[in-house]
Amino acid sequence: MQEQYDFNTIELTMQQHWQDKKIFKANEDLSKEKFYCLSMFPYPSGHLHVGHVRNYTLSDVIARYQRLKGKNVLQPMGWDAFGLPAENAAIKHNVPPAEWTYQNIDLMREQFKRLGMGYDWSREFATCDPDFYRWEQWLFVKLYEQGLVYKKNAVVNWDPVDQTVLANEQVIDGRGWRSGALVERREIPQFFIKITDYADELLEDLDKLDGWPEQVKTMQRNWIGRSEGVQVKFTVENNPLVAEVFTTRPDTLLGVSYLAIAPQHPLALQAAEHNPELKQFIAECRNIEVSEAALATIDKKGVDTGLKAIHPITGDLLPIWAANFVVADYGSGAIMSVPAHDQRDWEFAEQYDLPRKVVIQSEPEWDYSNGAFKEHGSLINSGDFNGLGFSAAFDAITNALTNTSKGERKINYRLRDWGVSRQRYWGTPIPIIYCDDCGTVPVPEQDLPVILPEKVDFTGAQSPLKMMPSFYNVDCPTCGKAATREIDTFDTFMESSWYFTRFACNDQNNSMLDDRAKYWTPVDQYIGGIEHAILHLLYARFFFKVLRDQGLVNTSEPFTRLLTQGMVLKDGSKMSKSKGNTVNPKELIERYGADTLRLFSIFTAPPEQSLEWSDTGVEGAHRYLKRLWTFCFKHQEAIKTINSSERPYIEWKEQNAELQQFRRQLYLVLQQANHDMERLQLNTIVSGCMKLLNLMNDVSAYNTAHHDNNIPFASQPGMRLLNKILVVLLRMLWPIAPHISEQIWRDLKCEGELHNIHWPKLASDALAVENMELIVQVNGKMRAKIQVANGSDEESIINDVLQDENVMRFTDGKTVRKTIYVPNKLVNIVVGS
RNA sequence: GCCCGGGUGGCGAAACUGGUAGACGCAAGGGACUUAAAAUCCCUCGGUGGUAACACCGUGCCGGUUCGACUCCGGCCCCGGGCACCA
Repeated sequence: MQEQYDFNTIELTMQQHWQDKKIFKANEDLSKEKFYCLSMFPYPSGHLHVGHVRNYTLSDVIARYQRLKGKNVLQPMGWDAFGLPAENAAIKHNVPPAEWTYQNIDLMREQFKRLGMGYDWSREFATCDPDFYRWEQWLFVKLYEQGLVYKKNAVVNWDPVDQTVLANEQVIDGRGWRSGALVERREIPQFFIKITDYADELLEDLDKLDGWPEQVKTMQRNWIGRSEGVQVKFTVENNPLVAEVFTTRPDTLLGVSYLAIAPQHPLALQAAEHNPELKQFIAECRNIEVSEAALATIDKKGVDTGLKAIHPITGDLLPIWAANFVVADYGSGAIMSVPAHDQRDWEFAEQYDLPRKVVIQSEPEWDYSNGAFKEHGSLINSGDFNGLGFSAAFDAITNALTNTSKGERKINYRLRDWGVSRQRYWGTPIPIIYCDDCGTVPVPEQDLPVILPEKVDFTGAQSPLKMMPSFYNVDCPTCGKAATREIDTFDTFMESSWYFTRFACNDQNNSMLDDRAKYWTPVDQYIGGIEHAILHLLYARFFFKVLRDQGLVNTSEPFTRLLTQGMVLKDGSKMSKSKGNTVNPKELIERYGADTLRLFSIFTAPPEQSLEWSDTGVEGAHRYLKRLWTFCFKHQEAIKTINSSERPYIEWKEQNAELQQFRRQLYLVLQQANHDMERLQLNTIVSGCMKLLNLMNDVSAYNTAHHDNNIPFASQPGMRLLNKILVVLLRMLWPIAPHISEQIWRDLKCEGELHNIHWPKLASDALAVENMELIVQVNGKMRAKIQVANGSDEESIINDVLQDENVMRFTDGKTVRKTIYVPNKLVNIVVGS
């Protein structure tokens, strides 16, 4: 064994060794339980940053742990390679997006290898490989043929100066990020996939996801937003058009005092023809950016259209207002307003002095000058419906509407269909051809993939595909006439919605997936940022059900367990290139080694919390590894002495108490580590490893102190214990710091190779105790600790406690009113004066 | 604005199902070794009072439930994530 902890040599040697022995190559082996461990694949943005180190170390720790538990582990790596940053980099560095992307992939791959990640690299792919995205195109065509895809107009952010569509991220305070021009809403035709067809299943199956954080399931439930209500039809005075609204509160129907419609609603557009003020207002509303956050925070404004809706029950005439906060393409683009019982309606009514009609009884009398009364209650001012409670009123009013064909029960979802068209270059081409005669024609299977040209001049003004007749000029696959290709590409969420299934069979050229996907899916442990809690995870769940319905996988949920890891922060804010507070792992690896970095990122915070970067913390982690190395070096002869052939049998019960106590400490740490591994609280496993090194120091000091100073470790049991602690420690540490632990294992000639050894087993006899310590409280405050023999009964324990000196100081002169005994834990004496 | 989280020493954190608040580590202070420094090792380390034993206070703020609350409930403040074209 070397005296110096030469991490660089150790790590490179060990990585080479693993690679030579192909220990991370995953094979379909039906004799073993499989474990598919996956971190959300990275966007190849350039160098690795420490945020990546953390994310991918987490999954590597879990994968290696499962390996020690005897599972057949698959941990692959790939690249989420399409996206906006490549286009931006292309403009900035004047290099085609493909070239930039592949360079980054090469860089990041090397860095992952240097970190010792246990990936099966034979399964690697990038989503910009035609061999990958051709199957996405294939699936899209299948869905198109099955009626799960349709085209409709949808709004985008339009930059009128750059003449381009902007992502929400590219709109800053309502202006285009490059041109500074006020962004306009513009409607363009786009493809949609009917995720709403699966809304109920996506909602119901959340209940089966026991391995998901409650928080994520709640967010998804709210996002899907199932609600039961009534679709109500309001006819309009002297007008053939109608306004349809959805409400979950039909019981307040008699309290409706006006309707609010989207500025783009047909009624508003029609009324605007003769109303300059309204026309002006509709024009102004074009400058609201598309994002919902922007819409929700604008100043609420409206203009009276002059039109009157007819109340479906009373026949009253109600004003119709165009309002900037009503969304045109959500629901029917109109809402019924009940200012007395809905807060947003209340505010709008106050602002424009619109009438308010109270129809729900409040007790005590509600003060409507402060806001709306939102509770359920019995109806008043509602004619025949007076006195009915919420449910009865809901049913009665709904029936009245249904009987007159003015309304019907409806289940509504907040979830909208998934718009997948992007007016971008760097993405999967949408496999659609437009023919004057045949219309919209999907590209036939034998013509797939539609390959994205990679050698392009990229200026950023618009998609290079627009200027490439060689790309878009094609013959119609149906009639053979000249036709044109779709030049939009797919939303990059498409690739990330199914990539994890392709890792099972990335070499399959004849189909999207094969039976190996059925073997490996679902992913047993999925790991990724909480920022993906809704969109990515919902789309992936949806796609997995679609794949199931195509017969390509045979389960319904893609991710059995989910770990949402926190961000890496520095100086309290998220690390990012724009903030200039990134830390490059390359220098840290050179200075401290991969094991140190891995140990630090696991130890410093629990996986789900954000991790505050600390340079001194990294040094602390490094110091621990050095201490471990030095300890082993110093005591190598002693530890090695006890090898398999000459292990004497040791009856621990006959050893002295101190040694038994040390042994108990070892197994208490292991017991805790087992629990922590199951709940993935990995930081406390490192604490456990640290405790074990401290324990080895204690045992070593004990041995030296209790035996001839000239012959350290003269005690056989002491040496055995030391050896035992070390082999437990190395196995606990291997998933986290695999290089150093496996090197020590090797140097000390422990049995076999560490990567093939099983996770340590508990010795339950070590945990049994004759006496236990009880906490003694008086009135809930800790006042003493007492030792009682195992199996003592409550009465005798209480008697002992009441005679305890410390306890008597607090009970003296007072009456014992109650005693509480929690077996094996504590006694609480409740006293009063 | 809406939905979901988080807030514990100087710092990162621990406390498993309501039962010893601060494990493990970082920083700091003191000491040993050294000509010296670095490295390493040892000791102290929530606050206030006390020589000490010990006492009181203390988990963002206010209130509640309970024998007992970091943990459960109600209200508030601050910070973070998401809001459908960043990934």
